Order: sequence, then C-alpha cells, then structure tokens
Amino acid sequence: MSRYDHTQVEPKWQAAWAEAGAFTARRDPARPKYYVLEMFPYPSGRIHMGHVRNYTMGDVIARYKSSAGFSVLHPMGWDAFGMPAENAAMATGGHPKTWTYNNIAVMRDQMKPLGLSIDWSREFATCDPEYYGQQQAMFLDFLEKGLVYRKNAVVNWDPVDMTVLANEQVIDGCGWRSGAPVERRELTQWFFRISEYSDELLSALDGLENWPEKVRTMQANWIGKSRGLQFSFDLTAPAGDIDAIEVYTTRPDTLMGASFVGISADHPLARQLEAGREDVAAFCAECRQMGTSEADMEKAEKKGFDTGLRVRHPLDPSWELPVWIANFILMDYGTGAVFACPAHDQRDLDFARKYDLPVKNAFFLPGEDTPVGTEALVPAKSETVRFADHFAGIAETTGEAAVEATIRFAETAGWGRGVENYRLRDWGLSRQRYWGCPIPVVHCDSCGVVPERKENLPVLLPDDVSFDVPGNPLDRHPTWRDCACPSCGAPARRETDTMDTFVDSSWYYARFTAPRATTPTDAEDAAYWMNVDQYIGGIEHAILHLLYSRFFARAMNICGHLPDSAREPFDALFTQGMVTHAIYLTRNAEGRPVYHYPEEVESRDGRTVLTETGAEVEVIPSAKMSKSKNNVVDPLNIIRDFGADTARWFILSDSPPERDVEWTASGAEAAFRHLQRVWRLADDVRQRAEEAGAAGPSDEDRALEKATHRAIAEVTAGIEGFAFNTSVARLYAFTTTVAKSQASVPAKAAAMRVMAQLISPMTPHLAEEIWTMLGGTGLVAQAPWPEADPAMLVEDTITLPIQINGKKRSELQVPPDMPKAEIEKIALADPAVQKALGGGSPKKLIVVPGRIVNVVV
RNA sequence: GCGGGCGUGGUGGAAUGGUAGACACAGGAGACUUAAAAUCUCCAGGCGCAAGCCGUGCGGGUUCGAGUCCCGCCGCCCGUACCA
Repeated sequence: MSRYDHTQVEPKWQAAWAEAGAFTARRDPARPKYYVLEMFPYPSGRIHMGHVRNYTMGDVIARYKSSAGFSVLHPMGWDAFGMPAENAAMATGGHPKTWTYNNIAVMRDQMKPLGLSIDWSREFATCDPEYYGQQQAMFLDFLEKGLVYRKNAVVNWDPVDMTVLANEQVIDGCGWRSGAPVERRELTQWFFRISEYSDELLSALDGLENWPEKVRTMQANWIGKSRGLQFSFDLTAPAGDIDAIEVYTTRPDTLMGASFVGISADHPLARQLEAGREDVAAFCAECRQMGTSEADMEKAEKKGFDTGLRVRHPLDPSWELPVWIANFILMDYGTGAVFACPAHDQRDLDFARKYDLPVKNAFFLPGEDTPVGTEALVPAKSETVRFADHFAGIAETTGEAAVEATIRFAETAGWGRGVENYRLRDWGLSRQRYWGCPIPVVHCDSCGVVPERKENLPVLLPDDVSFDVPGNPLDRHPTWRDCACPSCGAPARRETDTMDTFVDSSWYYARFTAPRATTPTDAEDAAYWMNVDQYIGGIEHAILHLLYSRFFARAMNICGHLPDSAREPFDALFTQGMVTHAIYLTRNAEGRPVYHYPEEVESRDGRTVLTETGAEVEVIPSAKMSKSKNNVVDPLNIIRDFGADTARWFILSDSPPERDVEWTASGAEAAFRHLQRVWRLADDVRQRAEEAGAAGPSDEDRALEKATHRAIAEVTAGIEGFAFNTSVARLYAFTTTVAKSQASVPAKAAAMRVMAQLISPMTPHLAEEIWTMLGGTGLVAQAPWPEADPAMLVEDTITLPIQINGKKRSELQVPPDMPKAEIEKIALADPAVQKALGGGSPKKLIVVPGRIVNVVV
C-alpha cells in the first residue's frame, strides 16, 4: 500500500507557495486587510515547542483569514538585543553580534520547514542598524516632545564585579558571579514619561474588548489609580531644613489609629540623618543591601529603625508619633513616607507587635468593641463600621464614605488635600550594557546633554569590544566615546548607556508595516496595515511589554509616526499557554535527582523504567520544558520523523490554546496516524473515481453532504473562537464519518475536497496534496473558505433530556420546533416521570424548548 | 508579600447556567495475518449482580437545575518594573 511521504510532500508545497508568492503581503484596496502577529522570538539558538505552538496558532489565523478574502500581513523578526548574547560572549569568548546572527540563521532554518505562511521579505532583527537607527531617531523626537528625561534612580550594584546587575542576576541578595552582597546605587538615568499617560492607559482599557479580561485587570491594577489624602506631619523639632513629612494614604479614615510614621531609607529625611548619625547610616546601609526587586523586598523580613524624631498628629497637636525608617517603604511610590495604622493593616500590625508600638482601633465592626489583637481588622471599604472617634463627623458608615468625609474635613480645615495617585512609575530605559541600542546623546562640558544630530544616525555600536572583564565595554572603549558636541563642536563624550530591550519590542509591530522605510514608519503603509488585528503571545507579557507598547504607540502618534487610529495598536490579543512535558528522574546515592531524556525511558507493565537498566523512574507530569531537566522536545526531531503537519496538528489538538499543553510522544504518533488516515481516504477515493462511473444522488450522499456542512460550521466556529482543539476534534469526527459513509465516489470526493480546505490552516501541506489528488483548482491556500449552508444544518429531530429534580432520568425524540405545551404533555406521559410522580402532580414543570425538561416532584 | 489565572476519568481535554466526560491518548476484547507491524470493529468515570448510588481540588451558598455564578480555603502557574 502506498503511504503519505511527508519528506517529499512538505518541501514540494513550500516551494509551490514560494513560487506563487502566496504569502507576500500587498496593499490591496479591493480587499479588507488583516494583520496577524505573534510575539517575535528572542534568538536563543534553537526553536522550541513553545515557538511551534505560538507560530502555528498565528498561522492558522493567517491562513484562515487569507482564505476568507483578507489581504493578510503575517511577518516575522527577531528580538535580538539583550543580556544572553553578552553572557555567551563572556562564557565562550565570542562576540554578541556573531552569536546573535548565527542564532538567527539557525532558527530561521528551523522555522522554515514548519510551512508557516510568513512574509519573509519583511524580516528584520532589532540589532540591525537599520532598525535601531530608526529607534534612535524616534528617541530624539521623544526628547523634543518632552517624553524622555533624566533623573536619578537606584540599580543593583555588584561591588566586586563593579557592574550593574539585572534583578534576575541577584540571587539571595548576592551577585550571581561574584557572590558578593549587592548594594543599591543611585545613577542618573533616562526615563520615558509613561506615568503622564496613566489615566489614558487606564481608561482606554475599556475599549480593548477583544483583549482577555485578565490582562486588562492586571494592567489596571498595575497602573493602580487610587484616591487618597495627602498631608504633612510636622516634626516636633526640625531636622536640618526638614520640618515636616509629607505622606499619602488611601485610608485617611484610619488616621485616629495612627501609630507611627514610616519613611523609606532613601527619603530625604533619612539621607539627612544618615549623614550625621552612624546608627542611622548603618540601618540605611542594611536597607540598601537588598536588591531592587519588589518581590524580594516584600518577602524579606520587615525591619525598622526608630530615628528618635517625633511628629505631631494633625488632629491633636499633643499627640506625638515616632518616626521610623522601614525597609519595606518604597521611595518611588507616593511620597516615600506613610503613616502606619496597625489595627487596620496586617503588615503594620506585624511591625507594631515586633517593635512594641501602640495599636489603636480607628473603628470597630458594628456592635463590637474588642481591640485588635494579632489579626488586623480589615473590612471591605464598602462595609459599614463604627468609628471610635467622630473626628470628621463620622460615626457609623462605610469605609468609602468615611474616606471621602475625611478628605473633605481635611480640605476644609486646610491641613490636607484629596489627590489621585498612580502606582505606575516612569519607565527607566537606561542600561549599563553593550548589546543594546545606543542612546543617541552626547555629554558636553559646556552644553550639557546634547541630542545627536539625526543625520549622524545611526550611532553604531563598535565591533571591537571585549568581554573578558565585567562591566560595560562602551565605557572602557578607547575611542568610541570620543566625539564632537553636535551643538558647539568641542570635544565631547557619547552616552554609554544603551536602551532597555523593551524599547525594541515596543514598536516592531509598526516597523513591520514598512520594514525598509528610511523613516521609522511609512505613513501610507502604517495607515493601511495598522492596527494589529490579532496579536498572539504568552501571558508573561501581560503587563510590561503590552503596556510599554501601548505607551509607545501613543508617543509615536504624538511624533507623527503613527496615525491617531493606531494609538491603541493591538485590536485583539490572545495569550497562549506553555508547552510542557513530563520530567523523568531517578535519584543518585545522595538522593539528588538525576534527569533522563524521554528517549531513555519506556513503559513496562504500567510502570515507567529506564530502558537500559530497568530501574523505576519517577514521573513529574506537565512540567515546563527546561534544558536542565532534560525534558525538552526538539521540534526538528519531530519534523524529521513525522513532518511539520504532524507537529502542527498535535500542538493544536490536545489542549485549548490558552492553557498549557503537554507534549507526549504517543500523542504525536496519534497525530501522525490520523494524517496518514486522511491521506489514505483521499487516495482511496481517487483510485475508485478512476474505476467507477458516477451514480445518482442517494440518501447516503445527502447524509454526507449534511455532515460536511456541519463540519464546515463547527471547524470554522472553532477557528473564529480560538478553540483550535475543538476544530481538530470535529475534524477527527468528520474523518470517521467520511470513512464510514456509503456515499457515492463523487460525493465522497466532494467531502474530501472540503476536508482539504478545512485542514488547510492546520496541516497545509497535506491539504494541498489531497486537494490536488481530488481535482481541486490551484492552491488550496488560495481557494476561498467554504461556507456552511444554514439549511443543511437543520436537524429533523432532536433529543430532549428529561430531568427529575435536576437529574437526567429519560429522554424524548421530538421535532426541533415542537410547541412547549405538547412537550409538557409527552414528558408527563413518560414512564420514568410517571413512576416518579406516583400518581400525583409535579410541583413544578420547567420546559426549555430545544434544551431540557425538568420535572420537580 | 501583593496582583492575575488555573484545578473535570489512568492521561490531554469537551460542555450559550440545561444529558458531565465529545474528540483523542494509554488500556482491554475481537477481525485480518504463519507471525508481527500496519489497518479495521467493539468496550471503557468509580462502586454495585442489578436496581441504583457517588462523582468536575476542598467546604459552604444562590438556582427548578452549578464544571459553569457567589463566599471562604488548598495546590499549582504567570507577573512583581534591569530575563525576554
């Protein structure tokens, strides 16, 4: 028997698509456009199953939309700047540029056999000077519009390697290479004014109806709009030139429960005390011996230091509160100072108990008067509570009302004001690293910070750098820093900081619309192709990348690089799950895990064992693929053994796209068998078509035709609804239907041509092959998507389940349009219902036509 | 710590508040074959001979009816601003 040979078929059709230019995106005024984009990959060196999943999903959409008559843009590029290239250079002595471009070449070669409908002519890497040069031009535009500025900010400093560390390079408070405790150090850095747009970025979330609710919620919480009271605590005695501490609180109604005022170790007051007092300096130094990561700070033990200073309570000048420096207060949020109310905040309470500070209830639950013990009383703001002191004329009311009353009270009395505050901070883009986009400014002794002239762009990264010592090679380069001031012409120094790689990925989607333009974008191309109609990527990018991109599109619009309609660049977003795989491990003599490759284990008598030794293996199902755990499945092996279509089919089949999918060898084999079966079916029909003449239409033909239309409707609904796994399930069922059908050969051929079309977004090579075998015209990739005839979807009878007290006990076969009264009559006559009623009448009878009957007895 | 999400048979999963387990994997039985592979047919949530009972992480609640909605737990995953 002949078999489907993917090694022949897949390259053949890839060549045919290329020759037809099937995936070249063209501006076509006659057709609606559709821009589908998957988050572009970091060129780590090899593609993995996560890439296969991401790009296959996008490809399904791209191919489907193309068939549905859209002019499709489906590009691919490389997020190519970043730390791993420098780490590789340090580890192996190569150059980040060589490493990166080699990786890109390898990964491109690995991706092409997947048969993705990508317009490769638009490919670029963010480390191409043509790309980062345009990014530098935009930076200058942003600078001109006041969207970028400089200020001081803290970084993780490794005092041994004398270099700035990323948060992920800080492990348990120490540098990953040196092992030395990190310090926080302040540097002057560049910032984008994203916080100016907090309100717009927040309110515009409402319009993103085709974004997952969870992503919108996460972004809203991240932006963190709050309303509260800002006011000052006066120091009982001034410390230097500071005589008050400004605080912001969202719970001013707890003011009468205040226990102490806490300030950040970076607060101006702390700095001032630090200069003159060793004990304060020691504590602040300890606070700074912690990385800058929020998670680390929050999880660290809460520590404080009593400065000995005291402030007066704004409502009672005789009430004095101590001022503490605390390690969990961020200088970047609010005013860098808070007042603590231990009775109504668990963190404050833990702190107060630890340092034996007073705990006083501001309010109680109605009808209670037990003071807080070890658990803070934190009712929802909407809940009514009884206030202990009626300071703002509030007695028993909700937290919300009390907050507003307190703000009004403070404003009237003139000691505080209601303000809106955002958690979102400005975006620090400076990186003290080599492998990134140089920030195109110059430092001149007489002119200060001067933007580079646009005609001098791109400011190219020098190639002659070494990574044998830690730190930024741009800083120690013998000549690169030297330049002439663009303003006065005197000798000056280039900025040696490069840009955060989030900058690169904040506008690549716009660049794809005109990747070779000599300006960042081309107005006509941007107007035609923007917005991205469907963006697909991992949930890990829910906040930073997507928020920065939303800001960037606005900034680009302000500078004339994007039309007004593209201020919100992604119309629809889909976040896909991870690809996981079982981990197989045994234990060595010390009980440490030893990880085994999937090929090293097999199943014997229901147990999993090492093939070689027969030793029993522990199996951890569904773990994230990780090189160190030896559970990575290489897509190339799958493509070699089974073909790209099998990999694509499997990765779509088993799990809903938004959830994690577990790669299993048996699942991949099953996918392969199914594709073989589809091919055999087509081959069988082709052979019999040559033998047999056409017969007249029969009931079997009609039944197959109805099944075909049902398949069209269901598969299409699955694709439209991003439920590719259900489309796949329908296609399995449709295959069985065709195989078992006794319909005539022409009817079966027609069904199989529709099959070819329906599978074409998922398994495009097999689709082309059987389309051609069965006499389809041209490429199936260019054939119009089939439409289901609604008349063919109507059923003659439907099954109506009968429940008794909500449990299914029987069922009826009825015409779909049977009136309610008649259904009731038949249902009550049903033997199971009769038995349950026992001669009586039902308490209640619910009939949902076309759905269900429920008899309550 | 905080914010967000997820949890259904041996496994992956399906299910506009309306028949829980579609479609597959693994498993079992059978057909074909000298045999195996491949292919095809059938069985299959748990307990029970059966009638039936129990079942969607755990505990409550709303509803005629809850996997789905609400409240509280537990577990895992993502993010936490210099990983990308």
